[in-house]
Amino acid sequence: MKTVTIKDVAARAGVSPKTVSRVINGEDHVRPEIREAVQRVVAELNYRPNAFARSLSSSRSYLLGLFIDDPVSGYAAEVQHGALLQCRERSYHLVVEPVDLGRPGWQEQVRSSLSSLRLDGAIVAPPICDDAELLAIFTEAEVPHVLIGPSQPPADSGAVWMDDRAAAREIAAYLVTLGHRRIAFIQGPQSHSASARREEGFRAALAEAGIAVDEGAVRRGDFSFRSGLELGEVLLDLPDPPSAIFACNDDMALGALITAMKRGIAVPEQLSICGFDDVASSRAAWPQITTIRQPNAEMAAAAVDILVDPAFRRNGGGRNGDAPAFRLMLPHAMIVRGSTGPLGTA
Amino acid sequence: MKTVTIKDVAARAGVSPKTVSRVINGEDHVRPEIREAVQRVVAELNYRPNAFARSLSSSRSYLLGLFIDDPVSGYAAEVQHGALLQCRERSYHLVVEPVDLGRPGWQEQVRSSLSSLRLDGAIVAPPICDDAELLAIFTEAEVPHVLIGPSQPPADSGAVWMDDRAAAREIAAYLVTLGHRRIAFIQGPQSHSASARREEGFRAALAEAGIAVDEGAVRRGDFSFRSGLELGEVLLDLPDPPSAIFACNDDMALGALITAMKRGIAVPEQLSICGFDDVASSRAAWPQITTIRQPNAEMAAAAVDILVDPAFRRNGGGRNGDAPAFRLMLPHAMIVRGSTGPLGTA
DNA sequence: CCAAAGCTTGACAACGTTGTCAACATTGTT
DNA sequence: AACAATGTTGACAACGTTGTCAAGCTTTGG
Repeated sequence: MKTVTIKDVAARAGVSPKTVSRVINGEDHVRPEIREAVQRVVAELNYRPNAFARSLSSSRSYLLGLFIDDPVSGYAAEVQHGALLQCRERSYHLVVEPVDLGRPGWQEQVRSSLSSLRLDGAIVAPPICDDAELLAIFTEAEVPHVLIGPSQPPADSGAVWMDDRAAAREIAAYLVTLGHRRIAFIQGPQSHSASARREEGFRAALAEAGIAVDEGAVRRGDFSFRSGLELGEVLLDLPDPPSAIFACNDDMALGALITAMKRGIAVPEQLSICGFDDVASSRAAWPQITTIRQPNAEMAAAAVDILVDPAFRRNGGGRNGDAPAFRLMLPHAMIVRGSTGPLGTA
Repeated sequence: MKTVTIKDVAARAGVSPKTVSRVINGEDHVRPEIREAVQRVVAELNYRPNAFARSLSSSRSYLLGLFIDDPVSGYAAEVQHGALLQCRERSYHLVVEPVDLGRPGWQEQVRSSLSSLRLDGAIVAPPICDDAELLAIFTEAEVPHVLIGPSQPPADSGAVWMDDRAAAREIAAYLVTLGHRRIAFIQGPQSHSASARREEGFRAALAEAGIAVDEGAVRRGDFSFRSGLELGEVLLDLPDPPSAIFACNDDMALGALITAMKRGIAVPEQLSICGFDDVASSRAAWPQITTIRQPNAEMAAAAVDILVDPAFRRNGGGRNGDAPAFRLMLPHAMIVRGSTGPLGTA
């Protein structure tokens, strides 16, 4: 199958390749009748521009990178899907780059994908969006980048996030409304800045209700199901066990739920449990878990939009990242399901 | 940041660009001392070849596409991750292309990504690996492609799969061993050929044990959690309800499990449940679900290996796809967990 | 009706790499 | 020692597109 090039189209339409190029890229300065004629030939010959030639010539790659810690998680899947669809919408392509900050040589890997693929922009997911060394690589390579849920976005980065603190406060306040006073909190790993913000919200809600936080019932997990399982044991072994557990993410909430079930503790009659994230498995549990829906796909899509915005790209990648348009907060939603209920009179 | 090109390296090393090219690509015919000198300069200048220029010139893109139906599923995440890591290993990049056979115009989308990105190869995941129209597009564009778990791979496709039939037989036989005789089966959607193979295995196991399949206890779901939930209801409402349910995938098994719990039916004491896939949430349930582990990541990695194999690529993409080396079956494993147990004397 | 200003168009040279081929250097053979 | 075979190297022309710039139009305004 002989490949159709811009020259074939040009010859057939009786114009120069440059004119065809103008039509394809929707540029001005082409007479309407010529434009149409060219478009007709393009359709006829089934011409599709060669992305490589285009990139080589224009120094734009139409490629965005998604840099992410753990590409297997449900969270990653949602972010990726949101980014993917929006890229398609904008005629970009997406390359997923796993970054393991624990593995030596990751810097080289990142630099290599930046310069070898000439990415037009990068989306950086949590928790690595808070790694200064990683961000420095983007800055140095002058690659525009947008962070998802960062703790403190540098001036040259765009950012998209949700209000973790407010969301956590909301759900904790809901537990208080239900009558709970002894509320345990399972923290996420310290590397995730979102975990700290959620804890802040939790503490704020309790403070507002005049409830003292029992520091013995605040434990650190690592966002894994297993850690939820283990900390569930620890919390329920407490001399004065909590009537509600607020876990920093759904997987840990799920772990705590299973621990309760193993012990024959009824949820929510004897123990309320809530999570954060609204991953699929929080719905596939019984009871289903009360949680906060994060607009993951939407955040990713918004990140793509910022990256392709010429205004953001100017200045070699977001020196004006702190302009309001490139700092975007998206709304969350509390989803009340079966795992939380009024304090029983057990 | 001025970009370093092959010419810069050549100049600095006192050789021609072509020689540098040879060194980079590990070609023969370069004197060892020159090779080393060039390598030194490459490291010194931090030179990284421009992927676009390379592709344009060599008509190889070093890009593989992963064509997949539902990129958000846990299954997809595993496949993608396996492919991603192996691509990295082989210095390829991976582009994920969601294909929604239900949306009009998907053909154009696929053709466009093939010809615009000049993919070097495609990995096609189930269930779309069984769509003749899709495969015809790859063949027509002469893009080498490897199918994951296809029903009948065409001669010009590579294929990687597991023995769904044997695995299903194994797990069904295990239920029989536990004493179950009334075993319900929840089928997957007809579009997934794996579902049919699993059903075959199920029927074979029962036949071998001399047990007649109760056709009323064979119901079709759509692989979703919800359908498991609903069919669980249906099956447990049967006049003579089953003592075990074998669902064609974990999500449906999970649904059936939740249904049982809602009704206060003890699992596995009163009802055994098993699934297929070993997705993360099958472990995050209580009891954990007995299932078959599919080597998803491994199959994807194997697919990458086949695609980059020059022997496979010859002849414009796998006319020799039916050579044994490009037809690979990977082993599965039965994972017995808490959701199955001996037939109670209820 | 003419000059100035704006539009439309195409020639040509990049972009950074690799394929081809010819030149030259080395080794092996008789 | 002459010649063939083989190994090493670089010149040059692709690859398919877009940026630049200048030439030839057309319109506008006086």
